[in-house]
Amino acid sequence: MARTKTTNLDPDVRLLSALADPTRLAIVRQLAADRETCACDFTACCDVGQPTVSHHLRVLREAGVVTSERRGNWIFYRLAPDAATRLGAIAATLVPGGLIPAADLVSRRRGGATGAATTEVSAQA
Amino acid sequence: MARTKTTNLDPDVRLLSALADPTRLAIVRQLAADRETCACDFTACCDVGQPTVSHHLRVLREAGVVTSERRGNWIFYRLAPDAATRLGAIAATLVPGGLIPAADLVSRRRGGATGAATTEVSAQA
DNA sequence: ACTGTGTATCGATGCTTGTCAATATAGGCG
DNA sequence: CGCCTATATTGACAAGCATCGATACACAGT
Repeated sequence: MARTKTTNLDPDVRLLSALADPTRLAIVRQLAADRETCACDFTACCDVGQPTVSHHLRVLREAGVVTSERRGNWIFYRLAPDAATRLGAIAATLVPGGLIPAADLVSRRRGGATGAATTEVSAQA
Repeated sequence: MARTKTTNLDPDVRLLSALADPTRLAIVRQLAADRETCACDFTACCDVGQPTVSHHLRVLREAGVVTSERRGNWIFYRLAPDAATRLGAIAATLVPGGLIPAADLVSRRRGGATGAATTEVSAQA
């Protein structure tokens, strides 16, 4: 026992666990920046081997964070459209006061290119 | 090497890792519901021993998710005000299209009075 | 059909981490 | 001051999991 096993638990934990890894978060950020990335390119942005990338992509896929599409010999990955929404819902869940200005949740990011990569939010609450 | 170690990495991973555990998420949810909870009460809501609760509370505290306040013999915990904001910022980061209707991020739970929520981000680079 | 490239799977390994039992520390109360 | 309750810390242990090397599978050219 012990450890309650991250799998087969409520989907929130699964989503958070899927993102709570430096390599996977790097993959996700890469996808947020380029919107569509070939699997082979992830071996570059994260400094891990190809099997490891494949493993993480599987984890992300099974958590519903990314979707894959085979095109010829290459497989392209993109972020699942509802991934951000689901994570935002969790964020909304842990608002202490009971409400959060939605603008803060979404803060920054505006049509512009790769500007939003670093997150950091100035917070204010 | 290998494993890149979850600690001492970018704060996003730390935040996500802190939340990506069933026990800790249960603690956080309890705090979101009651807004202030005595440490002794967590042993009830999550079915783990007292040292384990103490350990998880420490993890959450070090990740900036909760704050503690001693009151007599008891120690009360609450959610850090910016925890939801930070998580929301991460959520905003992985929006594929580059923008998301803010209402979707907040949807589910405490839907009332989202007046400011409907503003959906708008302008600001 | 064969070869070559890209991706997934398998097996093994070591670090991380969640859990508990026992103990220590802090503070209130008689 | 001594006891009691509440919380934190320590040490130990087991289970996950991220990683890699080797290998298998899928598809495209030639």
